[in-house]
Amino acid sequence: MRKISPWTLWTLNFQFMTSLLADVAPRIRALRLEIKEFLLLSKLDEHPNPADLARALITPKPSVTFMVKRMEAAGYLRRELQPDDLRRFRLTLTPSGRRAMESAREIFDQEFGRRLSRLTQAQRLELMRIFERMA
Amino acid sequence: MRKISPWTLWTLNFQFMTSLLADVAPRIRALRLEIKEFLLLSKLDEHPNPADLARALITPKPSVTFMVKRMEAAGYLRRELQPDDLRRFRLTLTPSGRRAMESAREIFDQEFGRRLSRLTQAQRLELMRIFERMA
DNA sequence: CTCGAATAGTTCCATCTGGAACTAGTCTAA
DNA sequence: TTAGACTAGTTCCAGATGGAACTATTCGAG
Repeated sequence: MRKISPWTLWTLNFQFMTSLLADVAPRIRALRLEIKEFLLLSKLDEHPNPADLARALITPKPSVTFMVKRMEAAGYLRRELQPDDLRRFRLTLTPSGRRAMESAREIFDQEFGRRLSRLTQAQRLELMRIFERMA
Repeated sequence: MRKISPWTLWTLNFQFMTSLLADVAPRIRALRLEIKEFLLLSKLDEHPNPADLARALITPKPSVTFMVKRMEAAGYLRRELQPDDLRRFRLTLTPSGRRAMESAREIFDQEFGRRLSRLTQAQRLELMRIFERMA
């Protein structure tokens, strides 16, 4: 069997993710969201403070501050001081924020689904197993 | 088998790539390379002109111009006008550029290899086929 | 040939990014 | 209690990013 270097695999995966992102970006932008802003919104329920989000998204804190400001200005989230810890802000999606986030997720679902459909059923199963094992 | 939505799968993969990049970045930087600069160098043999690189890396042309300038200043590549098409520059790795690029690739190999260690060789081959098909 | 379209690469510049340092609030150990 | 360490979030700012428009060169239809 042919030897496969991790580097080759990594490159393929990176290529794949990059081209998917490039295809999806204009449609996400039509929702007045940048990709990273969408990712932020999608994690908001699970990670409601900025510092928490920064860790979850592996993103510097100042970038989170900046995105949160823009998302608040866009009316996509609310920001309230957390009474039991005055250093913290608790962020919550507004209804329009949730709608935008869910539309964006559907776009990803579609576009990734379209690519998954090029695989055989067996390959899809294998991919799921592989990700489950690596995650 | 548990049902996994394309979005879930995408998220897992994105998380995985992001955390791998975060782990690898400081070691790449120690070689005086940014991740994207390394990716550029790694494609240079195959795509020797800037415009070509921009397409291969799915990156805007001005960004490529900028990275090429820095890599040339660092002594990692040479830039020569291509005599048969005076619009084009032909880029070539210098020996030190190749050395840096190969060291960086080894770092990726190590780090990604460590994460892939739970997969069988057959699964790795399958994963490669899958990415080739989806990219 | 020749002129309009296409392509390579650059420049311009408004916007984004992220490391470092800062302020303010909380926790901990004596 | 309280000093010191730690954490949340912000500000600052040098540098990166990338869309639009530009110049120079090549291509290609007639």
